[in-house]
Amino acid sequence: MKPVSDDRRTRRTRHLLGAALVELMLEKPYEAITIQDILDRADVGRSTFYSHYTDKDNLLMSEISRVIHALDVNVESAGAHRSLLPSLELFRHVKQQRRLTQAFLWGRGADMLTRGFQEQISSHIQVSIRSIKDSETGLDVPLPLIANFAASTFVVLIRWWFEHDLRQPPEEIDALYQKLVMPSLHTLLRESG
Amino acid sequence: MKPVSDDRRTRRTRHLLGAALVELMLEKPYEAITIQDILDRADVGRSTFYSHYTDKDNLLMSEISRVIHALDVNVESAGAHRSLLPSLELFRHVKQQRRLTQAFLWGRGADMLTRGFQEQISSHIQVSIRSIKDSETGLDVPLPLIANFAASTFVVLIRWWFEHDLRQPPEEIDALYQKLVMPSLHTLLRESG
Amino acid sequence: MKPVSDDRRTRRTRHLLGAALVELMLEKPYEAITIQDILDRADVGRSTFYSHYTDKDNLLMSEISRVIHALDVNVESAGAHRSLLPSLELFRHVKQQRRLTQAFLWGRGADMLTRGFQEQISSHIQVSIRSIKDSETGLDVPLPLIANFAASTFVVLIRWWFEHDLRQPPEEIDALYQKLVMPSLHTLLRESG
Amino acid sequence: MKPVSDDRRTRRTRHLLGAALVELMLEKPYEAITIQDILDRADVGRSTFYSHYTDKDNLLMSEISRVIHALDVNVESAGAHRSLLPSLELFRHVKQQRRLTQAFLWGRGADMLTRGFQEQISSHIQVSIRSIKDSETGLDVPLPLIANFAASTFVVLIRWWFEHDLRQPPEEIDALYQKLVMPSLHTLLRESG
DNA sequence: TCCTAAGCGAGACGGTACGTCTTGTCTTCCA
DNA sequence: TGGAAGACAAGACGTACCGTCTCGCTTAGGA
Repeated sequence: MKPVSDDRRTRRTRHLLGAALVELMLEKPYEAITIQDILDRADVGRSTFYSHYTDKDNLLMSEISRVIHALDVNVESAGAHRSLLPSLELFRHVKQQRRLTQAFLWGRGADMLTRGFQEQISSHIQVSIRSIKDSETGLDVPLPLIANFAASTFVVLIRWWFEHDLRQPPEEIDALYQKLVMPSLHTLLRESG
Repeated sequence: MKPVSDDRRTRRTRHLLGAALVELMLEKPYEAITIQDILDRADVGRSTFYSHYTDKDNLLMSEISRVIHALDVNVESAGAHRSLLPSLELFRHVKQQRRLTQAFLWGRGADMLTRGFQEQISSHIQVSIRSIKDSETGLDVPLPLIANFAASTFVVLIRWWFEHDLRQPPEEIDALYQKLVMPSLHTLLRESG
Repeated sequence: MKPVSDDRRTRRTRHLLGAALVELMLEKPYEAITIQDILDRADVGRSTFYSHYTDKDNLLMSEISRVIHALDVNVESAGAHRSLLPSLELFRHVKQQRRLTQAFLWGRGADMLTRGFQEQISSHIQVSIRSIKDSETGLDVPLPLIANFAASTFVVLIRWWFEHDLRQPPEEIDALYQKLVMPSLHTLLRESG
Repeated sequence: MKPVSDDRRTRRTRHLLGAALVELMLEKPYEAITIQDILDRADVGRSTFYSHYTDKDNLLMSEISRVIHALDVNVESAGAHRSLLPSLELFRHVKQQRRLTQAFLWGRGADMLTRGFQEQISSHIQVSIRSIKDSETGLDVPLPLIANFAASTFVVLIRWWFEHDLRQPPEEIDALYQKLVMPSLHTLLRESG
């Protein structure tokens, strides 16, 4: 049933399916995409799909974690250590990958993407805070909550940006983000430091 | 086709359908609810449903705006004028209506609910700001963005609260909310004042 | 799920489906016919099919019993009472309806058709015998067995006839049938009479 | 692709597959048996199966002709020359191999088995007739038809017997068979002799 | 004894039909 | 005669098989 080995064929198939889904998400809303659409695009058999993924959602999740992971690597190399969050780099990335982001931004994908972001951002903020403070136990507000706060606001910004057709440069969006999120973050961290 | 009059029967039918949907949302996730489920629960014929609403989403939206409106009335009478946002009252309301909130909190409903909140919060903040500042044009950050920021954080808090089984009292949650959102809000409004 | 009423629409749908199946059986072997084929031909929705019949087999059975019943009526009016079995009339009918018979003769249908024949022939022979003998209890060979014997041989003849492209006239085939089956039948009935 | 040589391995594989099919036919109806079932039972790879047989039907046919051939040998040694058809021996064999017969008796197998029987019976009757008459050309009814008649009735008997749980001894069944088939056979052969 | 071609297992894959499910339309019936 | 009941077309879903295929492993039989 499920492919047990992880040989070339298996990877190829998964790649084809993922690519097909993303392509299609650029053409129509996620909910409107049929599994058959994906199969046709990927030139893959129905049963093969179900031997790799349980669901359309399952495939999406899998793709999102791929994207998130790729982003993660980029962020690391972009020097995430210098600030609490390399937001500017992320906004640039978002604009650069506008079509991909567009695809993930609405419908079912938004939720999953947000979750992924939050986990990533949470871990980054943790690292950042550890390099500033000795202990994170003295925080007034639970760290996961802070991470969700930052991530959720991040997504708010991206949404708003897209609703304005990405007219503003990333720097401007990042400035807005900083203005929204930094006063609170600094207060939270200073108070407890 | 569409019932034109707004007589007793019409209102009764709409009420039955709305109530049935809400009931069902307490039992299973919104996406899992079938129109047939609603019909069975409301004891209403299929064509009747479609003569009142175009969609399941349409019915949900209709119910949400009812809820939002009711909330709005409550908030007004609770003295929303004293702060930028009567968040404590809202958290109390949320806890009191925990099952209903629970139902709306995940899946498709979350999005719509958030949107509704944002509109309401946006208008409240506008009113609040007007009572503080002379003009809202001097703002560094567009007002809708601020509203989204506040609303989105609000939802983050509610989610986090529910994930911890509403163990904390509303006051504590509101304190967290204030800590997260107020420093930034004050800065934004002071700077531009 | 299942249509409860038996109104015009219901009957119309069943008729369309039955007709489509028979048409298709004239074009390709029964096993090769897809339910989708039937739906396309009948211009009926998939779910509608399954709300009337459980199966392709179920539909076939239903059609066969229709045919059998129609035959039954014909046979009655053809004066079945004069002989043990109005075989000549049946052979004529078979030749006349050659395409229909052809369709039912091979594959899955044969079995069901044979069963149907046997039941019909069995009841006819019972009636015939009762008009000859006083009691059927004195038979050396159980009556159902005799009926199966006659019916099975009948089908053998039809098969053989079709394999020779129906070249012989019905009278000749009936003569062969009589030669095969009558000596034994007469012996069986005389012995026990 | 296809094994060219007929070495030990090849024979072993074919035997395993045949045995697995028969075993499974004792457990569930032929149509319900999956090729995967056979592979699992025989512990043989999928491609190996298809390198030996084209089909499940193909394998069945192959097995049936094995059985028929074995029967043939038995019948020869049982003294088939003394009567037109050594039916009693066959009925005994059937009862002895009840489970095997059971397996072959319904569904797809019946057809093939019947065909096999008919060929065998046909050749036996031919031999028998040659020992009685000088020429077989004077027959009123074509010989293949007679063979089909006899074989078909034979299967009718077996079926009826199994439906009555093989309660009767083979002798009794054979007596019924003789009563059904012999009067006609004798008449046919006498008339033309 | 070695070596090489064949038989083989394992199982991924494309394809196709199935029976289920839900949606939104359309027809019939009834009050 | 207008609204409720529910039959219907449409079509996606996830499941089950099928027959093809590509791998390596093993295993005999000729050098």
